[in-house]
Amino acid sequence: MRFTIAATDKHSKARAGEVSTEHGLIQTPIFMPVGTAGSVKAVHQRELRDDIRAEIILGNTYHLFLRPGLEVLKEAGGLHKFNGWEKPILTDSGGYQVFSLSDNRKITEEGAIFKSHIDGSKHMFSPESVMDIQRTIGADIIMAFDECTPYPCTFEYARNSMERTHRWLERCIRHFDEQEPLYGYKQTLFPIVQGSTNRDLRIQSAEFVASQNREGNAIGGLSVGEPVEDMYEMTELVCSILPADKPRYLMGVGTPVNILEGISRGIDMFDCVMPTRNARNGMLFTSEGIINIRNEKWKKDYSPIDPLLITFADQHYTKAYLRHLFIAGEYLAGMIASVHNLGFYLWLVKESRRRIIDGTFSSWKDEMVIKLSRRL
RNA sequence: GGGGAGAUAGUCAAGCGGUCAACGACAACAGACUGUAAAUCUGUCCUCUCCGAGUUCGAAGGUUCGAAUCCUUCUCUCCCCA
Repeated sequence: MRFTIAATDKHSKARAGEVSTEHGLIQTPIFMPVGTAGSVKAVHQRELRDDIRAEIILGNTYHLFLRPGLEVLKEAGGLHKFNGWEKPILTDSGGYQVFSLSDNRKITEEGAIFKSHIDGSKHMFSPESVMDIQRTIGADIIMAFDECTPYPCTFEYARNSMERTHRWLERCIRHFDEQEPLYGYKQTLFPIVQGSTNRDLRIQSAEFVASQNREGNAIGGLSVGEPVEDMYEMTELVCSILPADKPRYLMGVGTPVNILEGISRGIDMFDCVMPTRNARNGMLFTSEGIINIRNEKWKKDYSPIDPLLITFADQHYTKAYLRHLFIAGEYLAGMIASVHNLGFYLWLVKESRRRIIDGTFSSWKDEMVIKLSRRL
């Protein structure tokens, strides 16, 4: 993997760059649609590639390990071959599931023991096994096994959790560097900064992560319920420590506004389930603001979903029709809304990139933050 | 014409003397969702409202301390036989 910076913004920490992988280039800042179980829910690969213009998507270690399982993934020749996505893939390590499945898991120094949400069976994830699984999935960028620290938590908890994540990171790196890729192309491992909302811990974690000297770095443990100001403060702080010549990935973020704020603080990569999950629940992110398309007020609104007409969904369907599909419980509703939302997210980061390069990012961003916060 | 069954809030549908403003489902309306246990979940849903109050269970009378629930008459609907 290589990272080059094409331009930096004069009035903020924003930068435009390019990540090159053996599955192709990623222009940053970028938003990565989440495809947990090997599928960006409700969206075809063709729409993802040609309409939404996604450059990289996510998969999840925990979900893919449980289903379809490593045997299938390996026989298929890795996730790219299995799901037909030929561009880069990033896999999350299951660290988020340590957080989100907290009732069904136990953390030990060795790793985490999960009770499968599918059949209740028990599985042990260790830093080493998670590296092996991600080798088998074959993602271009794989994530260290961490604990996404819950919020709120005590200082003690945050420190212990962070320190264990650091020890796990060293094991991840050692094990990863000892193994060869399975499918003939290189993979790279990103470490993850933790430390909750505590400045000292975040500094300590960012310095530790930076010292590992990997090809890219991630910030985890944010957007888990803390006030957005805290999220921005931690992002800014950590970005000031992580090396500038490597991509910075803010995990799990966020709303369109969160993304613009992240970009202006020096973040290059984002992922979030929000554009897809919320789409399936009737929430549309548009260039004019946020819409709950199920609301009665759209019943007779025959205008396009978004005046920017970014995707096929925007060009061919009206708000009234999409509302009808949602009210009627039609599958198409979630599909159209997902294409729109992802198309809008990708437009947002590409437009940010364009403006970082031509020098108009900051003023544009300020206007957009106001617009995008609106509830229509 | 004869015999039988039934009428409950937007719809379907429980209730069959007090704990009923009335189970439940659906519809409708609104909200939540941030490295996906989510095409999920939550709330409202007779009227006015903060607690609470006021009108309801086809209609009108009646019995009772008390009725959606019992009685009488009427209106309407459905089924069977002529």
